[in-house]
Amino acid sequence: MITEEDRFRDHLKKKGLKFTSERKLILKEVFSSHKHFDVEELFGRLRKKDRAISRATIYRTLPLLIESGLIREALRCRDRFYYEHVFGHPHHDHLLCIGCGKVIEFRDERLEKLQNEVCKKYGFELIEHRLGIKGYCKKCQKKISKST
Amino acid sequence: MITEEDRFRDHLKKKGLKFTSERKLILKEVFSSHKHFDVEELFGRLRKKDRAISRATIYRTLPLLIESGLIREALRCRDRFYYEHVFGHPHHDHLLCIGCGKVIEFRDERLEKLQNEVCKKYGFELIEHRLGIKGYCKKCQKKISKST
DNA sequence: TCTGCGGTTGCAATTCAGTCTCAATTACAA
DNA sequence: TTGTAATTGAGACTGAATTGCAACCGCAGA
Repeated sequence: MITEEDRFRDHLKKKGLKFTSERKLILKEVFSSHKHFDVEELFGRLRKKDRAISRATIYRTLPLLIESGLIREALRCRDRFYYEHVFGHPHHDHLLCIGCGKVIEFRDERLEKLQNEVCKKYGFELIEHRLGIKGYCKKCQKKISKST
Repeated sequence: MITEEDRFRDHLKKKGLKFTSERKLILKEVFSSHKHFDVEELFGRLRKKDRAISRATIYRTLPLLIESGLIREALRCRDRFYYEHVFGHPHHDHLLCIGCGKVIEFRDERLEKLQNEVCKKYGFELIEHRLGIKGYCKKCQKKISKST
């Protein structure tokens, strides 16, 4: 079974890059939880460990993880990118609640198919897509209707 | 017939804000072309007119145009927001070419419907959505196959 | 038309995420 | 073990976006 570390090592080797202890720690931390994360949060989590890692290194490592197909930019919200795992987690899209920030993941085969159709129609080669739906979750709808 | 200016004036009035000459010029410039634009470009275009307008004012005005439902952030690319008209232009999604930056707009009713279905399923109230598909346009596919 | 209030402007200073520089360090292949 | 090219962290830097402030001005009421 291939692990995320195998995958990362492979990618680095192919590019003639090194598997350093910093990259290993970042990889480990990224895959220690399945939640969406941003750079600041990751930096904070890493700082708490025995070995702090500089922001610069994190900013340099994330693109490598993306190239390796391990993570991707999932959504943008309040001017920040949030990343999520790709490795071991099937593709999905997001419902993002404007009220409470809650993120609901969903997958709909029909949407995927339709997107492929659209691309075919325009002779476009699909590399990746991102669908973000913003609105209000159930709870926040109730809150709003109460307050008015 | 309601013009974009009417709409903007209305919105400003509702918020107790003024319809200044600067805001008028920005509005006019924004609606002088249907292409996507970013702040720098808009600033450049305005600077060429008789009357230059500061970046700060542009940054302060764009949110007002968005609130008015006249424009929206359409896509983000190379760390910049690109805006597009909403007023007078039916909703659509984007194909963005990674190779040349070309943007193709498309609209697919079935996609819209499916999204509504998904929202219903999760009890989610849809406010807006953004679907961005990244890949390679026809031309760039040819370029790539030639160079390899 | 005139006046005054409060919103608005431009400028320059500031913020802040993200990038870059560079000297010291380290992975790794031979 | 060694040579070398990649990598690191710290802090300087960048550039988009925001803010504080004094001068300015739209506009409703007189």
